[in-house]
Amino acid sequence: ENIFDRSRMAPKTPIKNEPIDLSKQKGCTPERNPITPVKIIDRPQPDPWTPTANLKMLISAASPDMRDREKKKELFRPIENSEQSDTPDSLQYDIVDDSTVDEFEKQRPSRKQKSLGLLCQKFLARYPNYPLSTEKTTISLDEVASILGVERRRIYDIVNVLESLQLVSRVAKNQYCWHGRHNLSQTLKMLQEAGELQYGELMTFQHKEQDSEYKFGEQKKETIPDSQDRPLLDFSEPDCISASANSRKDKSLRIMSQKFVMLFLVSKTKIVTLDIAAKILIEETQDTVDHSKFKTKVRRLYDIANVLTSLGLIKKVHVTEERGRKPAFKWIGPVEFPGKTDELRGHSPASDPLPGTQRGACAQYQTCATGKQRFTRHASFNSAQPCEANRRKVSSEPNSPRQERQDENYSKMINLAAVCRQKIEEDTGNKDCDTKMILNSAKNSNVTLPFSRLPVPGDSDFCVNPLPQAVFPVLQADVPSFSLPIGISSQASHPSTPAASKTENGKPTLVPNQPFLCFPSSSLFMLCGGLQENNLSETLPTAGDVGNRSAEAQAAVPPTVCQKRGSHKCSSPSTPVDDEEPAAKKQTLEQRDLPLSLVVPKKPSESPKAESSPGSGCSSALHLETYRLDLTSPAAPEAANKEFTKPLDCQEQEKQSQNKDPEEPPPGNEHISKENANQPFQPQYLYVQPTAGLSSFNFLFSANQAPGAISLAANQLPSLSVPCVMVPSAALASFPLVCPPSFTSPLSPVPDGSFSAAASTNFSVSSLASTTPVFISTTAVVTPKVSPAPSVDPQQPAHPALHLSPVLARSCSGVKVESPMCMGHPVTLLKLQQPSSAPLTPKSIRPAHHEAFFKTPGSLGDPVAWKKNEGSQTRNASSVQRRLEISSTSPD
DNA sequence: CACTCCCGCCAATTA
DNA sequence: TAATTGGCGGGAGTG
Repeated sequence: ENIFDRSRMAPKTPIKNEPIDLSKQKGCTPERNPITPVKIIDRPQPDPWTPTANLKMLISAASPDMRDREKKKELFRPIENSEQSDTPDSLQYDIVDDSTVDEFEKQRPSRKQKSLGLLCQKFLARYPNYPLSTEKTTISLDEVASILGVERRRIYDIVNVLESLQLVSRVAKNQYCWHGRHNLSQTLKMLQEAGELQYGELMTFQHKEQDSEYKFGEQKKETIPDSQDRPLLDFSEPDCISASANSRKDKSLRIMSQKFVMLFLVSKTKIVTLDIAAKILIEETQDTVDHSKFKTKVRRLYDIANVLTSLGLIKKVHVTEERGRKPAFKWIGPVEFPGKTDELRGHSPASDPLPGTQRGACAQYQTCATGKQRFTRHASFNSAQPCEANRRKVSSEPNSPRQERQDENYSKMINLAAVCRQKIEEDTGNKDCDTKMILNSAKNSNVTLPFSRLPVPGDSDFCVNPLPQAVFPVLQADVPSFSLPIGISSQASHPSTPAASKTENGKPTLVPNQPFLCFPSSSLFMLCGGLQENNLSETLPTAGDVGNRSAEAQAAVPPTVCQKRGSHKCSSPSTPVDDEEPAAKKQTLEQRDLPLSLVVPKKPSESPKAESSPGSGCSSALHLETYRLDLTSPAAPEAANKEFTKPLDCQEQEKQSQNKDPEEPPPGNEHISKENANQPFQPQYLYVQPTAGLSSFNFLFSANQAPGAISLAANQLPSLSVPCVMVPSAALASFPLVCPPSFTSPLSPVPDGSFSAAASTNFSVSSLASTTPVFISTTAVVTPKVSPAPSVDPQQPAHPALHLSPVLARSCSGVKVESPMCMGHPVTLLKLQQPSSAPLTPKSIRPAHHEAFFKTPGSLGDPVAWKKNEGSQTRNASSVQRRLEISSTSPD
């Protein structure tokens, strides 16, 4: 409705100051009625008022701004529509959200509505994350600005950051070429490399700064270190600009953005506080270091951070250090890249899945290092890119300043990285940080994060593997506690996987092992124990890919794909999802974007197995496992199942829409990974907080449902059929933990997998319980090998262990949940597997962490808050709406 | 009050 | 010279 109004209004709108708007308005369309209600006095009267006054007035009038924008949008729609069609689901999603949001908020156009982050989301929504290589999308600044209803200046802010990550490239004067995330991983890799080059090792080893030669004092911002670091830079651009030019270019948002990203990539903790980043950046720039300058830098960082947040690469958190709590951002994007540093460094990463492209990239890196034009490499990239390169050329000749600029940047970046690293370490005190840092977001915070280390590549991997979603804002930190123990166990089983994956092996294995995943995504949490187990290893490589997509998708369930946008749903635990991840690879990505929709193909899943029987599904846990084993095809069956609840959070995911088809087997690597992924899923439960409407009930779903169930779901996005159990929240509370006993197949001797152990897992969650009940299923997981025996009982007895369990077991068939619910609220999904046979004693396991962890959901308090951080912002509110909308939209 | 960060002036670059 | 880019920082919105 609002929209209508707006449109109406628009036509008449007097004008905003901006001519642009007017022009746009022309369009119009409001077929809507001629109502024109309000019209508002509009801003018309420019009067003597101060701008502010006008603003206020406007606002009071009725969030005119928004309307205007909306109108504009509407007007332009035609154009956009065409484009949008292409856009992947995710986009649509976003869009939807926006509208919904607006409605809610229309009241006043709060500042948030104008935020760069939101604007960026809108912007991103217009383009597919993974555009087909063939299609190259060009972006007209003017057009976008008008469509989005903002001044062009703002678009520059966005574009500059995107350009730094090569999501777009400037083709010509008002034109940018959209590349999407295809190269994101490569770009990140490069950045990471650049960062590491200098000091990477240190980081890795965590040596401290000592090594570093640099001495930037971060503290001192003022110092002028540059020469050393910069060297690269400097010379790099022998030619031109550099010297003179630097001035402006160096400060460029683009460069800052790259540096900022580098900091994250180099950081062990993956958390960078604004002040540190600002200091580092300043140094680099190193001009005067006054306070004012610092402030300015911080402002810019916020700008960048907003964009990165919209991209799902970072999220806001707070770190508590000695000094107190500081605003910071945590990297939630892909952490490892196939080649990873080592490879990168010298050699091309043969290993990496991504073929040529990467290599090219690598090479480029090197170049970069040298300081030469790194970007050139685009050429090497896929077809898609070419455009970029070309354009660039077109617009500017080869040595155009711009390019150089970039080159320089790179070199600088590298330097920076080193510096950053140091600083970070220093400031935070490296590990200190880890330990010290607490994520406020989670109140739990106390938790320290054992995990903190996680960030290490390895860690990330593991995270990733299991769930694509990991992408989310996972808070490792939060979770940490329990994971550890468990994780370990998991590993045991498969040696290969675990550690291997991680680079770090040595250290924090824990992490790696960890079976869990935590999805911060607001409400949903998923924990996976030991998922990876086997396959993981492979994944690693993929991980990078994953990363790409990561962000979004993960959450989404791959299999479920369907849901995708529908989002509401969420991922299914089951394998498929995972697949995606792995699949992550770009290729898959592509598909995702668009198609993903629902494609469902899989759902039907071929599963030979018959997943048909739903019931079986339930038991599925076991089966699942088996499936995976057996099947490889895994996807099918399970895939469907899950569902999930992912709430809005999904958005992110959505974006990604992962889509990958589970089925696809495509590239080997991926497959593998997928498979791996699959495993993990299995028995999972979703816990839904009673939020909204359901106040009192909490739901648990077993992730694994019978395929059949799934199927249903698939069809209807909106509703999920989930086998689940509903538990009154209260009830949950009472449970300390629910762990399905190991599903393990009785039959199989699973050595490792003994879930039983898992069972033991009970954590005493009790403490937490109250608020946030959490379920953990041990997954039965797994042992992959173990039993293929499918049949084992369908129901795992295990469940019984819990009160719920019985229910669960059968539940499969039964309950359907509507997605809505899921969506809206935060759901926490935990899945634990116990992988290893190792019997963990329950107790041992349960460390305090657990509590924290568990709490998390609750503790988090409001999910919403979280979300915000993430940028998901709007979701919550509109969940319902969204749902509706989606359904409507998604009729497809 | 501190944190965010919108807004848009206006300079640097480009065309 | 005009237009495009984009640095920068005042100061407002939020919590």
